Amino acid sequence: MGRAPCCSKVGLHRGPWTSREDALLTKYIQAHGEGQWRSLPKSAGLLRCGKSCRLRWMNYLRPDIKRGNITPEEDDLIIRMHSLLGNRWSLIAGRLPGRTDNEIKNYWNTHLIKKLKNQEQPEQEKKKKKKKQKNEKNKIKTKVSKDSEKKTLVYLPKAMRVKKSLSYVIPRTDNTINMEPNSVTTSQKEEEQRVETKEGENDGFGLFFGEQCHEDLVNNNDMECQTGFLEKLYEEYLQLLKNEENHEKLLDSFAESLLV
DNA sequence: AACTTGGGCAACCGCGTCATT
DNA sequence: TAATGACGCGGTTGCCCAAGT
Repeated sequence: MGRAPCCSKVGLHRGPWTSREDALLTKYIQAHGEGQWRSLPKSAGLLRCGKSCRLRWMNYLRPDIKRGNITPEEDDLIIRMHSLLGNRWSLIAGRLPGRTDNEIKNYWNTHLIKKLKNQEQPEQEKKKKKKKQKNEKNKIKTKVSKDSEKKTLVYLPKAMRVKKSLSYVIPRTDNTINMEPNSVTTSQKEEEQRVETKEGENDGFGLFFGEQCHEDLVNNNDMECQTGFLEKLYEEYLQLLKNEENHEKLLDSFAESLLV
């Protein structure tokens, strides 16, 4: 696929933005709205590539961006969402009004990874003790069972792109995306069909995420769907964790119902 | 006070997806 | 149907600054 060079273009500014550039970009977007990123820099009088402008606006200049530290509630939400969705930062950000995907990604990489590692530490020590005891019992055997090396399985769905149609299923809570009811595209229709066919095999998860939520959204009535969404999401996740036998299998289908 | 180190974050890069021609 | 262009996303880089020595 052809791809035009972007930031590598000669003569374009790179690196940190100046306050003047910020002002130009903000002024332009306030007057003309978002979009047309490719042609925006020229129109706005900026010597930046469109991509850079978009990033600056989305991650820094947007008026609805929340400044300040991540609250414990947000922190908890990020962890829970990440355990479900993996590194789909834009999806996670969609559930945190005013937070950007970049911010959450950075927060995860700098704070939460460490936090989770620290939490894991005592568990690992327990495991080590158990392992030691087991090894002593099996001293006679020279070959150590591979099972003792197994780590706890944590479901981390492979990071994948989210189709636009999914933003219907898991709506953003901020006001930056304005989905119009009559803008249902072919892919959205496909999504509806897909959801219908999956309902039966997902132990009800397809029903909630596909039918109920989706219907609310199509009817432009997504507030109800949004308010209970995470609570239900989390409850169902916990249910899955309780059901150890089918836990992995169910999680897979659960994740699929969210993501495919 | 000078230097080093490491954390935090803004910005860049490359690629996948989608819409248009 | 294939080619192209624009957009959006996640991974990575590199700069700045505070803390430590």
